Amino acid sequence: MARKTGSHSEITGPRIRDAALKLFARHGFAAVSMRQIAAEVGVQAGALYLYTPDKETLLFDLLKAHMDDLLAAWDADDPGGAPVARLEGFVRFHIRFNLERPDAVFLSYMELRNLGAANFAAIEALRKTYETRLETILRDGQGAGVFALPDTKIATLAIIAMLTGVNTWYREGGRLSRAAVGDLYWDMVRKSVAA
Amino acid sequence: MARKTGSHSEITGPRIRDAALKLFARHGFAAVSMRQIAAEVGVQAGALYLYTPDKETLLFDLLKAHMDDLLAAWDADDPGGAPVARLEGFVRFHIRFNLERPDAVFLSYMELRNLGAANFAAIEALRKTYETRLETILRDGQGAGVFALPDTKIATLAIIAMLTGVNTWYREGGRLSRAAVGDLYWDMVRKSVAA
DNA sequence: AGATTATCTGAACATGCGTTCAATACAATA
DNA sequence: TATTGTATTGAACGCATGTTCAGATAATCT
Repeated sequence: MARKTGSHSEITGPRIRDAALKLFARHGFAAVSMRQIAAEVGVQAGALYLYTPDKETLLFDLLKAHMDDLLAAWDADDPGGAPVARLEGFVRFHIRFNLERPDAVFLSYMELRNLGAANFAAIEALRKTYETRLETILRDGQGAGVFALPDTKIATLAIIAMLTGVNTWYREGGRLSRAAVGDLYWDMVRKSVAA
Repeated sequence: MARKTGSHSEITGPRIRDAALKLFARHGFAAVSMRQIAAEVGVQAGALYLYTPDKETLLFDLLKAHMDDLLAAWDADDPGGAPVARLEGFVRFHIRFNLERPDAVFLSYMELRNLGAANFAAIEALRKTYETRLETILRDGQGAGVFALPDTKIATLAIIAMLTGVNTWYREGGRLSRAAVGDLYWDMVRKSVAA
């Protein structure tokens, strides 16, 4: 036995990344073996090496793709305009985007330590870029006198931590709709930065 | 060779827990071997089994001890009194306590997935108990009309996420002292719940 | 001093790991 | 239909894993 009927790299490639994302998020990078990923896809472990040079690169590619998605999605979603409206847009965007891909979000702040120095630095830079997007909004609002922030950098980190926390408790079909969650968090954020 | 001079369970026991805590936090539970922990202590792997029945229990004991510490420390620190003062006490306590033991904090919200169902439930119950401490303060303040919270439960989770986020960026000897961080976060929390 | 108990070693167990590679079967092209 | 290139298997590599245990030594007790 060798090549399987219907086999195609455009099919197997994504399936491997999907399986790896799901399993890494569920059990942790180190706890998941290449054989488990292969089994999930329905393939032998050796076949994975047609799609990734090694296990760490597989993780890195997932994290990199997630961060690229995040930045591109925000840049497309950014309403611009006045700082208050822009901040509201950011809050609702962040919650919505993160709730749509909980596994990737979980991975990208839990498994950074499994990356080598170079890969780690690359992901960190993207994360910092995203933080800067919010920081700029806060700084603009501070300059315009609509926000009162003793420390813009810390406010940035505090808001992102608060918003990302939604992923730890939100369950589909629970008491609150995604939109309702957006309302609640926007209410708190708006007040916390108010002049 | 067998028993070593100066050997004592009251010495080796804590050293094993310290080494395990440090290594688990640094590299992740699954990525750390019993032999690595033993080497850090200066002992052979077999000796660890005088102190723990297995690896998972070692992790559980660390998480359990941390949560017990947390609850006991807050109960001793709770200033009582008016909701606003109590909330301020909680904010400053949470930041201070967490910054004093970053490894344990990291572990207890990153490695829960490596626990079996029963152990997981035990830790979750303790976490919920801690959340209830804050929720009660918020509910009291809401009742007294000093806080305005559309959803007390969500506000609880949002505040805890925001405060716990400090551990992801704070570095000893950095720009801000711990007290200054407490001031900044109390400012944001105070405003976010204000009536 | 002698007996007992607590502490640790070192080797062993079966199992699983990430990764490589020759062989092979299917898909695409001509 | 023949040929070339792509996708995959399955076995193998050396090494690491969690855990057990008989044997050995140090500390403690009588």
